[in-house]
Parts: sequence; C-alpha cells; structure tokens
Amino acid sequence: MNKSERLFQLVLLLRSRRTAITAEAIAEAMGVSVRTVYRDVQALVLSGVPVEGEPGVGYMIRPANHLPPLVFTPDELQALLVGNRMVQAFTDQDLAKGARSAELKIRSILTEHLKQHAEQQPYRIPILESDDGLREVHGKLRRACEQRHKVRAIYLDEKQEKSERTIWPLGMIGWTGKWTLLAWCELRHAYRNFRFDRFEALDLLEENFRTTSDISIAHYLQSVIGMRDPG
Amino acid sequence: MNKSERLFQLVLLLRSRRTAITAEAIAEAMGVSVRTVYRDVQALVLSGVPVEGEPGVGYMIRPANHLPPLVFTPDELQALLVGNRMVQAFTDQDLAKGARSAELKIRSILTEHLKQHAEQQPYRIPILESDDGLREVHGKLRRACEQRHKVRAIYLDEKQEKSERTIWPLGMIGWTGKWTLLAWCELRHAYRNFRFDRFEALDLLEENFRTTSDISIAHYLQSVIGMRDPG
DNA sequence: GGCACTACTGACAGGTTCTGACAGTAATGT
DNA sequence: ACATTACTGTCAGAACCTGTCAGTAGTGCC
Repeated sequence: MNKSERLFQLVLLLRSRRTAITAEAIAEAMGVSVRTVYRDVQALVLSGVPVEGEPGVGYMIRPANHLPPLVFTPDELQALLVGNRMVQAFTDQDLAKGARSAELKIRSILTEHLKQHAEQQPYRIPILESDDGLREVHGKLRRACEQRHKVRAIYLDEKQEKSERTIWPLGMIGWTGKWTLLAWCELRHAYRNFRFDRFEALDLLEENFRTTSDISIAHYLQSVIGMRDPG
Repeated sequence: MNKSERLFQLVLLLRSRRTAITAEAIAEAMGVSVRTVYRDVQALVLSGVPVEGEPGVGYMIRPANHLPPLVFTPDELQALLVGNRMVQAFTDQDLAKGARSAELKIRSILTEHLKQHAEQQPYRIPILESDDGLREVHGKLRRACEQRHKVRAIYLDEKQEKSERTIWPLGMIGWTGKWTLLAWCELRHAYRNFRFDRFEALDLLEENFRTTSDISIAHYLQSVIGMRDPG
C-alpha cells in the first residue's frame, strides 16, 4: 500500500468512527510506524482535510463532505460477496435474509464491468438443509445476546453428560467449523463456553440480564484470555 | 505538490465541474505531464473513486445522484460486517485486505445510529496466526482459479498417502470448517476434490488451462452432483 | 525538583516510488 | 495508407518515503 492509498484509507478510517482514535491504533491498523502516522495526519491537514487531534485522546475528522462518491473495487466486491454467502450458509435465517438484501443493494450500484467480474468468481458455498437446525440455534442465541435474555439450556458436554442451567449469553465466537457461545453461567458463577451444536434444548427467558464491568465479553477477553476487544 | 496532495486536488477539480475535462487540461492545471495524469486517474479508480473517461471527451466523476444511495438496515449491516470478518479469518490475505477496505467504505457512510449499532453486535471472530499457512494456500489456489493456471501439487489423502499430480483448479467450495478445491486431475482424467489443509506443496505453473463444456465447475455441479450452478 | 510517561518533531541512511520522455498500441476519420 | 488522438509500457534519473533514534514539551507523581 503506497502513501496515497494509505491517505485515502485513513480518511475512511477516521470517517468510519464515532470516537477518536490514537496514533498508535492507526499505526497498527495500517501496518506502519507511529512516526508515519504523524506524517500522514499532517499531510491530510495540509491537503485541507479537517483532522483534529488532542494528546491523550487521539484523532478525529470533522464531519464534512471530504469523500467523493465511492464505489467498490473488484477485490472489495469479491470479499463482500464471499462474506455474504458465508453468512447465508453459517449463521441464521434472519441474518441470511439481511445478507441477501444487502447484496442486492450492492449489486445495484455496480458498473457493467464489475458485474461481469462478480459472475466469474471461483467460490461456491453450498447452503445445506442439514444445517437448518444449527441455523435455528444460531438465531435463538443471537436474539438472546442482542436482547439480553437469560437462557434456560440443556447442554451436552464432550463426555455426552447432560446438564441444565440458566446462562447469560454474552457473545458469539466464530471459529473454524463451529460457533461457541460465551456466557455467564448462573450454576457455576463463572464464564463458560458452549458449542452451538451441543445444545439439546434452548428456551429464551423473559428475564433480562445486565452486563457489568465484571461480567461482559470485553472483561472475559481482557482478563481471562488476555486479548483486547477490538469490538 | 506531491502526489498525495495532487490526488486530493484532482478529486476537487473533477467534482467542481459539471462537464468532462481532458487529460491535457488536467495536466496544464496541475503542472504535470499527461502521462502523470493517466497515472493519477488510475490511482483514483483503484481506490474506488468512480472516475469515468471517454476518448475525445475527457474525465468526470460519476455524479452522486447517478448512484443509488447505499443505505443499509441494521440486519443488512450486521450481515455485511460478520461476513467480512469471516472473510478475514477464513480466506486469504488479499481478500482480507479487500474486506477491510470495503468495511471502511461501508462504515464511512453510516448514520450515527447505525455506527452505534455496529459497535454493539455480539460477534467475535478471532483471526488466528496459526491459520496463516492455510491462508497462504487459499491465496495461491484462488489466484490459480482466477488466472486459470495449472497447478503442480503434492497431496495427502485421508490415509496420509502422498501423491503428486497436475491439476486444473476450477473452483473453491466452502464447507463448515474447511475449503475444498474442485479440480480436473490430469493423472486420473477426472474431477477430484482436494481439501486445502491436505496440500503439502503447491506450485502454480506458467501453463494455463481452458474450461470446456465438459470440464468446468458448472458441468461438475450439474452432472456429477445434480445441482444447478447459481453462479 | 527530578523522574517517568506520553505525544510529538527533526534528522538520517537506506529503500521505494515517481516522473517525463519516448516508443508502441488501438481506435477513428479522411 | 496516413494522421490524429488517447492511452499503456519502459527506463534512467530524481524525488520522496520509511523506521529508528534523539530531542522537545507538557503532564502528573513522588
């Protein structure tokens, strides 16, 4: 990525956020040194782009129309289409529906050349009916996470031992070949991970839970795994 | 005026006009050669700025009112973001890069409300360094499919038996937890499927192949699996 | 006041990209 | 066939860019 491309991406990055971002975070996102970020920011300012910064806070862009209309490049388009197809195959029905309609919107703005490019991609991702049950589990759990419903679940562990418990679904982790639910378990008073394919029964309860600083996906990722939550 | 500054100015120039402007006029306005203008225009196009040109007419930026506004619903947005993250985790580096920049473009046009919504989604998809080798295999095979290069491969089957063969990579099939390559095998004179994680070595050959009505992904799906190729 | 930390600027050697000039290609018109 | 126009590819020389490191300024703590 050369400098001019990077400057465009930096404008996009700043425009994509609601909050300020530090030079260090930008450097990491762009794969360059912090010194280069300072230079880039200065280059933007000299070009008239209203970037503002504050020590201890980071950089923001003032909302002004500094972006021309943008269209997707061939690589970007392919990434979107493949990703959408994966969502249709590996998540749930409602999200699949969202993916399909998003794709129609994206296709509506393509040039003829890009449309042809989209026809020639080598990917095929079959949507198997045998995965319908899993898609339903996925949908229930997503709803529970989003709406913060406690869940009453019957779960089989790796030894096929059945347990029944009430859990607070905090987040959905995607791995190669499986999804796991990060939850706070009322039975064990601790975080637990549950594979979607091992739930035998699931009931969303009317009762809601609240995340706290000590019970949240960010807390788990930070203090239990030692990973910063980019989300 | 360096190149990055000039590109910003060129966007402003093109956006300020209702009519096309020739490369020569741009060159004069910018104080550079015509050759450089051609390069600059190409750089803008590669970043996704919809610059269009016609011999004898000149260049314009496609007006925003000729592009339908891209407005996504919360579900559509979530589907796009999750899909993009999966592409980053489970495909190759270049496609991941496309996904990232597509995401920035999408995020940069969101309303404040949708930006907030995007921050609160329950998905986390870790991008593991342990998958870097597989991402490299994925990238090679994608290139081979797209550019129609024959591939010289060393492959381990499910009994760990090693074989070496020349194959024509036709398409990439995504399943839960793994990718397979659909290829025409010169050794067996038949279609064969190869799991990405079982390739021990891969060399893209200079030699190209051509698909025919009897050797193609559509033919395989239709006549071998009995499935219509949605394309 | 001294020290540590944070965010930034200046300088430098080595590396990378960019430029104009020129040759070549493709399309169009006479 | 020839001329013109708009574009692409190549090359040598020029210009710019990068990360590293040292230094500056500001802030907070002891």
